[in-house]
Amino acid sequence: MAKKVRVRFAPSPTGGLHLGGVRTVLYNYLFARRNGGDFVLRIEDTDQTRFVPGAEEYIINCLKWCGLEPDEGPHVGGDYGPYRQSERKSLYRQYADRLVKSGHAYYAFDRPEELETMRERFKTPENPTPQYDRNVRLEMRNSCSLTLEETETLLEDGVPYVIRIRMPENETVTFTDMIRGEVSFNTGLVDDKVLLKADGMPTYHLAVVVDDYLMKITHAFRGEEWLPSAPVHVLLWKYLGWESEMPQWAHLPLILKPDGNGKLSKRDGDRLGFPVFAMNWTDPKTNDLTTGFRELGFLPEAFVNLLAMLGWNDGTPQELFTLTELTEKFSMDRVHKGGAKFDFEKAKWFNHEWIKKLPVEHYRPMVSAFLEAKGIAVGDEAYLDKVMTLVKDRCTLLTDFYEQSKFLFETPAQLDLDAVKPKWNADKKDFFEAAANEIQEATSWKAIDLETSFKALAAAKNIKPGEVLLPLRIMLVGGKFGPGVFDIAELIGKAETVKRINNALQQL
RNA sequence: GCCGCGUUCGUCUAAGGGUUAGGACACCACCCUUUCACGGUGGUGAUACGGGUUCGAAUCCCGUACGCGGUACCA
Repeated sequence: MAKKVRVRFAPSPTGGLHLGGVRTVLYNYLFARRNGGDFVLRIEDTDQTRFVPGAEEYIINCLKWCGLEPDEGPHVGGDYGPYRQSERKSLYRQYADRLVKSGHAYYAFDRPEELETMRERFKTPENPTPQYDRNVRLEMRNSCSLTLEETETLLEDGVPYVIRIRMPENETVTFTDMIRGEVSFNTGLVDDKVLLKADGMPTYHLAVVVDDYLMKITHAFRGEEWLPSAPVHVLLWKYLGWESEMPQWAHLPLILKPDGNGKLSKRDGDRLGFPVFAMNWTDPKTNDLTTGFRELGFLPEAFVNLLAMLGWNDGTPQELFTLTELTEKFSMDRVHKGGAKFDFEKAKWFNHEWIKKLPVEHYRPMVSAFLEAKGIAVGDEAYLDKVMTLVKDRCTLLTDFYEQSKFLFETPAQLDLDAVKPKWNADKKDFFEAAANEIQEATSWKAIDLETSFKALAAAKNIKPGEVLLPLRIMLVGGKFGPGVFDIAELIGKAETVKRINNALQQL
């Protein structure tokens, strides 16, 4: 019987959740759902110096907003907890010790300054960044270069130390990546990574292996930036004697900045004017606010959809997918190898499509909140739904509903009279006065009937409908935009329509 | 520098030896619309380069270039 699929998303809580991070979550989630497996959230907070309060809660909220909720995690529990590495601290040491005993790791007593000296000493034009590896290992202060007695003395004296992996001289580590196929590294070219830090915390390299093992992770998906350290992890699985349980790896392509090259960063978002975080993030230290997709007016359905398509497709021309469809169709072997540049225009297109596609009730609360934040008295839901239905085709972001529907809630404060004045004359004034009266007496309040009688009146007054339609629009809307004028009149009602016409007449 | 991973229209991508290299975003034009959008139709536009293998290469192999990632007691 095949093992139950278990995957994890393992962020470090150092700030806002980035686009690439959410996509990693998505692919994990989809893979788990597709294969009837579990999706675990594990917080990798082993670097105490980079801990940011609130970041974990923020990440959990992002996942909730996206609808990508984990089956296990610090907030929901599970059989493999704790799910914060800081709370698992005591677990890791025994494995580091085991590696020392078996000779695959060693104690290193070098202080930061000594490491710096080493890097300076071995630095050459051909080797600008010397590594702590087999070439310098014996030149440093560690249990490889020291005698057993010296090492023991240092340990007994409480001299701070780290535990480093001893990378083999010249072996080839090969593993199969689900996206890239077979990948090989020569161990002689990889450095002796620190596994256990002086403060007793594991580094990522030890923690990821130990926790993936303990949590019975079967498939490990992460960003491509981890590929170079994969051989260290593969070796640790082997040295710890867990080789047969090593997860299958998949290193996801990076999401790149739209202009130039390189990984998409928060700074690029600021610079290019689009968000890179899922939701608003306020840095607790600086109080800097970084805008998120949610607050900008993105629908979670669209956000998830667009992220899914950044590096994956199902082989058909279909681009619009619900989360459910994605879970049915997702497969890791259709994930791309190459990175994808993020295109905000396309992102907005996805959102526009979702606004048109979803029933308005579905996102009414969000639109309602945006409108209220702008001071609009939204009124009852039935009316809001009619408004949204009328204008949604012209909204790309949920925040666009404000500009597109403001005049359906309030009398426009400013009228674009310049669009009317040049062709304004006594005949038109006369026409609109008559129109106001006729509208006042109207028995039907349907857009189609209004249009018919309005045009009939124009004909009776010998005026082309085209000459009074724009003025009417300006009177009701305030500007040259918006849905059909008679649809607008129908929505705002008879009294308001007459009021706006008379109001405009006074200004002309 | 070294190691690794990549490379199809401006962007996201399809095509897993045989297609006029297809679609989407963006852009342009036209149509629809007595507003602005939506929508519809059409258009511009790509296999990085050089060698192989093959009857035949975007596709397989090698090299080159370019890009990205890594090279921390950060993840």
